[in-house]
This record gives sequence, C-alpha cells and structure tokens, in this order.
Amino acid sequence: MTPSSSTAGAAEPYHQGNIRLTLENSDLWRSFHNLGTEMIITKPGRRMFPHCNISVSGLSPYANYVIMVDMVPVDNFRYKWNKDQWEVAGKAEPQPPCRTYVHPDSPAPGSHWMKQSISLLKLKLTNNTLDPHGHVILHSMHQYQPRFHVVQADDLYSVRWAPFQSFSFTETSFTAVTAYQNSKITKLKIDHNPFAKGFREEGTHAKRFRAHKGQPGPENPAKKLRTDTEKDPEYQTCAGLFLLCVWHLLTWMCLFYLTDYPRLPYDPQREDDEVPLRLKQGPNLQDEHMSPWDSEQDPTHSLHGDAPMDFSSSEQLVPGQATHPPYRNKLKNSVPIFKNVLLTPLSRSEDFSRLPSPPSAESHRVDHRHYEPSVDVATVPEREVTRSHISVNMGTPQGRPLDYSVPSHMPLASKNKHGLAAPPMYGHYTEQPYGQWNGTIPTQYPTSTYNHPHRLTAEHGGPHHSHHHGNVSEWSQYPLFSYSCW
DNA sequence: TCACCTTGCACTTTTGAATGGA
DNA sequence: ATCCATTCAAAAGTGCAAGGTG
Repeated sequence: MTPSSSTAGAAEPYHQGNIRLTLENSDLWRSFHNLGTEMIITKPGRRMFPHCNISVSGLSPYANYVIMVDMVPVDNFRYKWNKDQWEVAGKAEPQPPCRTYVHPDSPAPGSHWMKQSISLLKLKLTNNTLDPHGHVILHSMHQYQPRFHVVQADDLYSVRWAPFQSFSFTETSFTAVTAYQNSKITKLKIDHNPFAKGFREEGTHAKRFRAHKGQPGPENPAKKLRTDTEKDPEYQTCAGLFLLCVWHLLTWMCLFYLTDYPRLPYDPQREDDEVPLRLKQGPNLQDEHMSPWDSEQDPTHSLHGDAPMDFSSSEQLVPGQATHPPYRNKLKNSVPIFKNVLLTPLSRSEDFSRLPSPPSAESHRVDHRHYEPSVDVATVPEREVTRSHISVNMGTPQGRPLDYSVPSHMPLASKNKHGLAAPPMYGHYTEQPYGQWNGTIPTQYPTSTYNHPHRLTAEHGGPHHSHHHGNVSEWSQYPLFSYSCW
C-alpha cells in the first residue's frame, strides 16, 4: 500500500509526517475487495460491513486530535451489474451533499487514539440526499473509497484551521448499492456479519421462512446460495481445507484448555484466513479501461492510483514535508503539491458568520479589504497539477465542486456579495490522468474565471509551503456546515 | 420490460435500565 | 451507600422477497 495521503507537515514540535494509519481488518476487506465490495445504502442509513477499523500511531500523546472519515468517489462513472460483473453504465451523477463522519470520541488526546484500534462501526451510509441524521450520503451504483482524516484540533470548531493528514486504503473501496448484486458478496456478508447469522445455516429463521412460505425445499435464499456454492469444486476444495483448519483449531483449543493457558483472544483475521474465500478474481479486472477496479491495472485512472495495488501491507506512512508521491515524475510542468482548495459558497453565508474566529486569529483572519472576487482558491487535493490546469472555468453545469482546505498563509474566507465571510465548502474534484486537475465549480458561482492566486506562480515553485494547514469541513454533527455541493 | 428502489418481515445482536447480591 | 454482575426488554442491525417506480 502506498501512501495516497496528503503531506500536511506542521510546524508543531511533533512532526506530523510521522503519523501512521493501519487498517486493522484488512484481511476481511481484501476478501470483499477481491470480489468487488458492495455496501448497502438505505434511506434511514445503513452501517458498513466490513466496517472501518483503524489504528493510528505517531501522534503527540498530549495533543488533541479529531478523527474523521469521508467517502470519495473513485471515478466519474456510474455502474451496473450485468450477469456476473460490474460494467460502466454511464457518467456519474452529480455528487450529493458531502458529509464527513466524525468519530464520537473526538476530540481526544493522541494517547487515547493510539491506545487501541479506532472503530468506525457507527458510520452510516444513506442514499437520502435530504438526510437529517448526518449520515454519509452516497449515490447507488457508484464507487467510493473511505478517506480518513487525522486532524490536530482541540475542538470541533478549530478543525477548520487545524493541520490534518488524510489516508485511504485501496481495499476499502466499494460500490454503493440499494440491494446486493453479487451473490458472492452476499454470502461473504452473511458468513461474517453477526447480524446476518440467521441466514447462515439451516437455523430457526430458515425453518420459519419455509413454514411461512409453505414450501418444503430450501426456500431460504441464503440457504440456496449456500447449496449452489457448495457445488463449486473450488468451494469444495476450500471447504475441505476449512474443515481441516477447524479440526486443528479445536485441537489447539483443547490443548490450551487442558494446559490451563489463558483464553485465546479472538482474532478475526485468522478466522478470515481459514474461511474458504479464495474465489475468482473479480471479473471486472478484464476491462482495462472501464472497470471499477482499474486501480490494479491502470493507476492513472484511480482515485489514489499512484502505484499498483499492493496488499502486502495495509499500513500507510505519510512522508515528511519534502517527500512527494511517485506520480510526480509523470508531470512535465509539475508544480508543488497543492491539496488545498478554498471555495466560497455565496449562499448561506450567514451561518458562517456565526462561527468563532480561528484560534490563531492573526494569521488566519480574513482581511476583507484585500478580497479579490476572482481569486479565492488554492489548489487540488492530494495531487500535483500541471500549471495549465490551475485555472479553470466556472459555471460548468456538470462541474463538480472542489475538495478544499486552506494553506495557512491564505485567507480562510472572503467576503461574498453580502459582505459576509463564507465558509469553505467540501466537495470533490474531477481528476485526469497524471494528476492533472480539471475541476470545475457549480453554476452558483457567478464569477467567470477561477484564477490561481499569485502565490502559486513560477516564482513560488517548488514544494509547497510546509506550514500546511487544512480543514475538513462539513462534518455531519455540525449543522452549520450542511452545505450542498450544488 | 427492465433496472433499480422501498418496504415490511423474521431473525440476531446490542444496548441500557432494572434488579439483586456482596 | 457503592460497586458489580445478571437479567430482560427494547432498540438496532441484518438479508430477503414482494411490490413499487420511472
């Protein structure tokens, strides 16, 4: 796994670049990813399974951090399930309102986060664009990838001005669906999710189900799926291995019990290894250009595709300030990494005016006198860009809003037409091969050109300001940030 | 007709209040 | 009075099938 994360170096004594994030249940994630993970989204919200479980290290033990997750579109396509594989079904729909899930323990000292793994079990996904509960809103039949943010901040208010780092793991990408498409994924979910236990075996539920339907056969679809799968020779081989493993496991348990050893800790990863999941690679790998799993084939098409997928390690290390991702050498006219973009929505700015000032007000305070209507930006998230793409046209109807955040030396917000400071808006960006940026902005932005500020001209080339601050807005618990991207 | 979405069902797990004993 | 363990009901989380929608 290569770092697809930002390089948000901080001036604080504790070097931000040392932060490591590890995906705890990566084996399970890989099992799903090999088949093409699907996540159910419902109107009231649905948990993810597998859920994101991460561990973090390298934090300052006494500094406070906020842990957040958002979902980033993997590409710009909509998909459909055709027989036994995912196919591109057209262009992606406009992104719904962007939400970020904040871990309920936030903010907490680094020692708290590093003490044990961080479970994001309660994160819920919904397809309800008007969702009032703060769940993460996704489009069905679109592919997403969770992105984790570690923000050094003492409270949720100061998140907006705090240094942060972002991480993502390729194997956590998934297709949002309202009903499962791939029966193998269904089986995997049933086998591993405790709540779906009732669909596993010839249990009470299956009997009741048959009784209810008045039919004698294995009417429970889960059972039918199981019996179908059992006919597969590959499954039979794996099942044999599985039974062998179970036998070994029981033997070991007996030995431990008889020798009065401490209880064996539950190790889901080992259990996963023993489950016969070595099924075929996802058929979507066949199409080099249009498949949802292109990241394995053509990294330039993937969201975080700066290197081929590597499952040898699920750990990510954010390099220090001067380190750049490998895609840099693809650029002809590369400019520094700018992962920050500040957008100024012109609506609902009144809400923002109620926000407290940033902690270090002197360096961040908005100077309305120097506001320039056409310059209100910064850059592209997590990517290098070519200079020719720094300026983009505004007002494209199908344009997607930009990911944002704010370098410390840039104004956090500007006056809008009402004379009020407006908040940054969280969104997404359209990415082109080789990290070029082709982002556009919704029509609600009236100015005609989205100019790159003078700070990013050639004279200021080279690695971007390492005193890197950013923010990750629109976290769901904070209604002031409930901005729509459109 | 088709693809996708919503709803209600039966089941399981989790949660939290109530209870009782040390 | 406090703490801890247990019990139990309610709430929440599952996948499924049927029906609805565009």
